[in-house]
Amino acid sequence: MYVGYVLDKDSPVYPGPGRPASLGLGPQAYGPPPPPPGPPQYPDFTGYSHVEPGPVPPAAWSAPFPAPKDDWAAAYGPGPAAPAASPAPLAFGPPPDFSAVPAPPGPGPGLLAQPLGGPGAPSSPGAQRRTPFEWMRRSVAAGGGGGSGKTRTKDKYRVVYTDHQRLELEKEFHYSRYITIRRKSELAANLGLTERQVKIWFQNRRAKERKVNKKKQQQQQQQQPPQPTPPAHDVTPTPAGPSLGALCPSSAGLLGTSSPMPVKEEYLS
DNA sequence: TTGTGTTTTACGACCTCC
DNA sequence: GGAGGTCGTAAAACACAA
Repeated sequence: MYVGYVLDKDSPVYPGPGRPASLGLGPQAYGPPPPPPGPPQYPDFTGYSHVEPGPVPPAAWSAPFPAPKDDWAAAYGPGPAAPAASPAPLAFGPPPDFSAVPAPPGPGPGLLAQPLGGPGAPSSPGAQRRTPFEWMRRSVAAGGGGGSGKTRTKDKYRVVYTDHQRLELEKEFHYSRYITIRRKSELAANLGLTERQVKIWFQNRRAKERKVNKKKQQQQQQQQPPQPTPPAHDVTPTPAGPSLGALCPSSAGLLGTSSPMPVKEEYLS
């Protein structure tokens, strides 16, 4: 672990709009991304823009957050795992930016255009077969899940995160594959997770990315065996690499695919 | 409905860094 | 020594074919 740079992240020496005001966090809440261990991440990722959160957020966010969801409060309530230290500005819920953007034109409504939990209204494309209101049920489970002393052989040791929790985690991940201590604490507070859960989620997410990249490399090598390719970096998709949805099918629907995502400058070589 | 494969949380072992 | 990294794995949740 590189404690040094992580701690440095908490210092306010990093100016600039590093991220959109997701989660209702002010710019001061964001440090710059840690120096990525590899070259630019997701240069072709087009679903989330941390770099240029212009006046109009990417259309991709309009779908997941067509409007402020008051029912989040009902679903999450006080949040069993949400520490009381969570400041008011960090109130859980989509940032107002998301509510101002109309759903993108298309054959269907936005992901959450329909009332969450309603019949035939999956919380995400990946949850098409999930039962209605499951996102609410799962949110409760997630809130009291991790770090509650449950073991693999005792009770229900594994919880399923809500789509919103995963979405926010994915957003953070695509901003930086390594979360800072500060952001981890904020995310945990906002999402009703423990810091340990956030940390492990990022670890698993990186592992997943490596796995996907490795699989892709193997496929490419099989398709083009004669060409000697330089040792590809584990975490470095090529500019013509897969879309985020390809790398993360389960979250592709959450993140959308229709809007471009500028690559953060420091990620560019 | 059931069996099977995949994905998602969670943990332990081991390592590196400060 | 502590925190967090990867790696491997367990087990629940999920998707889907038969």
